[in-house]
Amino acid sequence: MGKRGEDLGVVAGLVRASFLVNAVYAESAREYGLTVQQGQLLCVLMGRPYGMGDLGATLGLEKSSLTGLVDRAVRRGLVRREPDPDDRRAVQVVLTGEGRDLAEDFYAATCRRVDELAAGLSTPDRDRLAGLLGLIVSENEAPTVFLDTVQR
Amino acid sequence: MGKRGEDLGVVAGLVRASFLVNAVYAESAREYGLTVQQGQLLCVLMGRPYGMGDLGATLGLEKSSLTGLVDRAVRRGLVRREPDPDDRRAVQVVLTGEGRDLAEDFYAATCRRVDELAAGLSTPDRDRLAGLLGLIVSENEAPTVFLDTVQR
DNA sequence: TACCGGTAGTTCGTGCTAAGAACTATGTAT
DNA sequence: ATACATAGTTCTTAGCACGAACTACCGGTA
Repeated sequence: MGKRGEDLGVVAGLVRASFLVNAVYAESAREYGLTVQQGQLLCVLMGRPYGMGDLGATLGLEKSSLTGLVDRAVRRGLVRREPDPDDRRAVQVVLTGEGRDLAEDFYAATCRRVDELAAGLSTPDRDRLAGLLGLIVSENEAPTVFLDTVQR
Repeated sequence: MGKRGEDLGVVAGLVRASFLVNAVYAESAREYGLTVQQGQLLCVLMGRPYGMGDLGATLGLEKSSLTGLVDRAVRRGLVRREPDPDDRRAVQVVLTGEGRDLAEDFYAATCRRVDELAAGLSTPDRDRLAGLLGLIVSENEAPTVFLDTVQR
């Protein structure tokens, strides 16, 4: 734990790196006229449609918070609520065409920016970092808030 | 870039790990009756007092956003605005005693929780991860939003 | 001294975020 | 048929973030 010079512990490293990622994410969202939360919503929905419940669990939001987020995304034409054929109470939130296009652009821009954060690392270091973060992500069952590769 | 199985690229790893850290940070803040932003404010001020300008630069906020954040922190008795002796326009934002106590508790709890995220890693892996994140943090000049070691 | 452009912060108005509690409508088990 | 659970929405309250306009003060210069 005792560190000298520029060295950081894992904890401070994780927190500060997150801060960087958040900033980059916010900048990217802003570039596309989105809020961070809207950007996250789009990225999640790029994978597949979600019901409100699953969506809340994935994003870590209460259902009451989600209604408004989805409302605003609907108002902007990014997302649609479709009735669930198997359950008349439930709803599937789906990207519209416009929403998908924007999501893909935003996703790509964000990837580029986050990638630049790691620009100073050598290729083997990048691989090592990816492996270690992958461990953390899977051990803690991080939800799929950001796809690894874009699949259409 | 082509990945198989559970492997993640650096980008997705960074984004999802950040999501985990954010969640943990939020949970920790909530435990202490703070918002995430208030928690961040306290953590920054643990290091030293800041003027509004520097504080905004460090937190990545516009000055107009900061006024309210500091106002609410003042209202909760966590923080004080002190006149800058050298510049009568300027203000120094300082932790109150209560604010410092809460900051330290919150900081410790957050450290514990973030540390648990990395609990699955071996000691050498933790060191490697710390080193790689440290590189990213210093290459991108991440502001001191989270101290490495607590200094009083 | 008087003026002037720049800087430090605040105020105000708008829209977004997040939560809990209360509610509607539908599903499910007994 | 009753009763409980689940999926979402509504409403209220508090906080967050921004830009534009504003006040007060600083520094330099005529």
